Order: sequence, then C-alpha cells, then structure tokens
Amino acid sequence: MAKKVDDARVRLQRAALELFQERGYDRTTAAEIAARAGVTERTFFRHFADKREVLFDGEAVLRAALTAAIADAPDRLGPLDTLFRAFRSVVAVLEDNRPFSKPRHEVISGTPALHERELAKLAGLADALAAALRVRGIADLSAVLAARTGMAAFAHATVAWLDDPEPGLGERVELARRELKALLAGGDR
Amino acid sequence: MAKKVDDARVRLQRAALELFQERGYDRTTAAEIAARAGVTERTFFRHFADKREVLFDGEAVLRAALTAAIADAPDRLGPLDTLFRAFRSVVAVLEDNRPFSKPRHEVISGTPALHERELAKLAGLADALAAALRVRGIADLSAVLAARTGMAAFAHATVAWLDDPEPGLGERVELARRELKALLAGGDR
DNA sequence: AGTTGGCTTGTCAGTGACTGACAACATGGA
DNA sequence: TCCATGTTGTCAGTCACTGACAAGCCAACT
Repeated sequence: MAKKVDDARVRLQRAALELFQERGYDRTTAAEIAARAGVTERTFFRHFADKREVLFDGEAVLRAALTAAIADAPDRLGPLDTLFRAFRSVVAVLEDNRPFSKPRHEVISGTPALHERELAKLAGLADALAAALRVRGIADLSAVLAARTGMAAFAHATVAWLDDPEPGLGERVELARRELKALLAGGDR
Repeated sequence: MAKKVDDARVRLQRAALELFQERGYDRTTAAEIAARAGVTERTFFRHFADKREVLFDGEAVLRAALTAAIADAPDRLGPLDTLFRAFRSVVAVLEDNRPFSKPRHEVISGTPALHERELAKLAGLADALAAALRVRGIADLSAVLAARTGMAAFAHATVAWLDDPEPGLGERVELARRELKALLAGGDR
C-alpha cells in the first residue's frame, strides 16, 4: 500500500511540474513547490537531492526494464540487435506514459539546467546498458560504443515522438535502427 | 597582444584547476579561486557564467576546428568518414594539450557536477557537427545519428587516451572507428 | 593636454539552493 | 504501554549567483 512517504514524494513531483509549467523552472523556488505540496522546503530536499531531480524519477524504472530485457535476450543476437530488442520491449510503457512525459519534456527542453541533467541521466543509462552487454560476453569497447550509439538513436526517436506523436514510438525506433545500419554501411566505402 | 582581460581570465582558470586538485571541487569556493587569482568573486562570475564553466573554455575552439574541417571535406565522403576526417585533424592539437587536459580530466571525472557539464558540452558539440553535416546536404536523421555516434566514439577514445597515453590518440580514434563499423556489420545479421 | 567613451573591476546588498543538528510526531510491533 | 524506526518541522548557516552603482584605466578624438 502507499505510505505517507510516497504521498509527499508524489505530491512534490506533481506540484513541481505544475509550477514549472506555470512560471517556468527558474522562477519557481523549492519553497514554493514544497508549499503547494503541503510540506516544508527541508522536506523537499529530503526526497530529492536537488531541485532538478524532482523531474527525474522514472529513470531507475526504465534502467531496470532495459537491463532485464538485455539479460533475457537470446545469445545469438549481436549487441545492437540485443539493444533494440530491449528498446522495443519498453515502447508500450513509454507510450502509456505520454500524458505525463509530454509536458515534462517540454519543461526540460526549455530549461538548460534540466536539459543538462537529462543528458547525464541518459549517459548513466547508456553506461548501465554497456555493463549489461558486457555481462553477456561482449568486449568492452564494443559494448560501450553499441550502448552509446543505440541510446543516441533511441533517445532521438523518443524526443521526436514527444514533439509529434505521429508516427508512433515503435515506428520511430525502427526507423532510427535502419538509419543507423545504413549509416555504417554507407560510411564503409 | 594579451589584454588585461585575458590575464584575469587565464589566472582564474589556472587558480581554479590548482585549487580543485588540492582541495577538490566541492571544498573550494568561488571566492577562494578569485582570491588566488587576485580578483574579486564578482569578477569571477563576470568571466564565467557559473563555477563549473571555469574548466570548459576550450570547447569553442574545438568546435570551430571540427566544423571547419567538416566544411572543407571532399564531397564524396559519407557522413561518418567526414566526421572521422575532422577528428583526425584535431588529434595533434589535443595531444599537445595533454599536460593541461590530463589533470583537468582527473578533476572532472571525479566530480559529478563537472562530469554533467562535460556531457552537456559534448552534446552541444555533437549538435554543431550535425548542423555542419546538414549543410553538406546530409539528411537530418542521418546527420544527427552520425554526429552522436561519431562523437561517442571520439569521446570514448579521448577519455581512454587521457587515462593511459599508450597507444596514442590517433590510434585510439582509428580503433574506435573500426569497432564502430564492425558493430554495425555484426549487428546486421 | 584635455575630454570623452568603452571596458574591466570593486563594493554592497540581496535571493535562493542546499545542509547539519535537534526536536516533535506518527506508526507499527514487542 | 513502551520502544524503535522513519518522516517531518524548525532554525541557523554556507555558498552560488545577480543587479546596481561607482571608480579606474586605456585609447581615440579634438
């Protein structure tokens, strides 16, 4: 069941997103967010390491889902195919989350400080994916490059899909995957 | 000739790197950096937008060199080959800079806040490369993926080279390039 | 030489992010 | 009922960062 803890945390997240939309990130203070959530500023910083973190909670869930999908993939797949298999496995979840992630993304992309944090989260995610690939016996350099390259494609597809829901996320991911392969094939000549 | 302006700016950069090495980033205040450079804290923030920026000045130079190299590349090259041609063209400069960039990188990689900023700079650089590719008539998706992928490989090679100078940066870049192509070839089956 | 304008810096006051320490309170189990 | 644990409020303090204003310096122009 939901504890009071979660209540405060969730209220803070909601209040923060609302205020960021209304006044913008820079013009809302942590104290204001806390006030709307019915708690103290100090409590805000007990739940989130800093003001930016209040918008970046889902990353841990996504990371767990992706690394699990990589671990479950059949052995015969190459690193990139393994990755895109994992990406496909979370497409439905992300599509369900769009009502929340769309306004969230608008705030983030309009605020340099938040955009910077998002890049850091994506890089951390790519590191986790690389680690998951290494567990499967993929060489270090190969794993890192595949993870960074794959994440770049996936992130780009997701951002494009957030800006415009048509075509769907699944198709965008598939499109990015094909483009990636064409890229390497063409660059080889 | 060098103006006084540059003097203060350079003194601040040097003082900052020294202090970060001695006490760590978190335990040195902007006022302390300014004091060692012989100026006021206010002057520090006139030269650098925030405390992190004092370590990220060379990025503009690198960006200019890379985009120029892309613009100069022969038309027949594919996007990835164009990029790696540009990367090769700056290898010598980076190798000359190692005495400065090595301690700088140690500080950055040991400080989350600085690492985050570095990721943002690299992403900005990748965006600039993508724009330079688009100017050459490369399609949007293709340009973005090539730029992000290429930057990932180049950045990884550079970091590995900073950690261990042997083999040289040029060889590391070439190695990453080959690995990238093998990656796509292998993942295609 | 004198003056004027631009650029850099110092000073000061203020806001807001973030932290440590301590007390108060609620909840669930012994 | 009492205790242990976890959450919150309160308070004081540090530090990053900013706006406004004044002072000094240097170069060009008269």
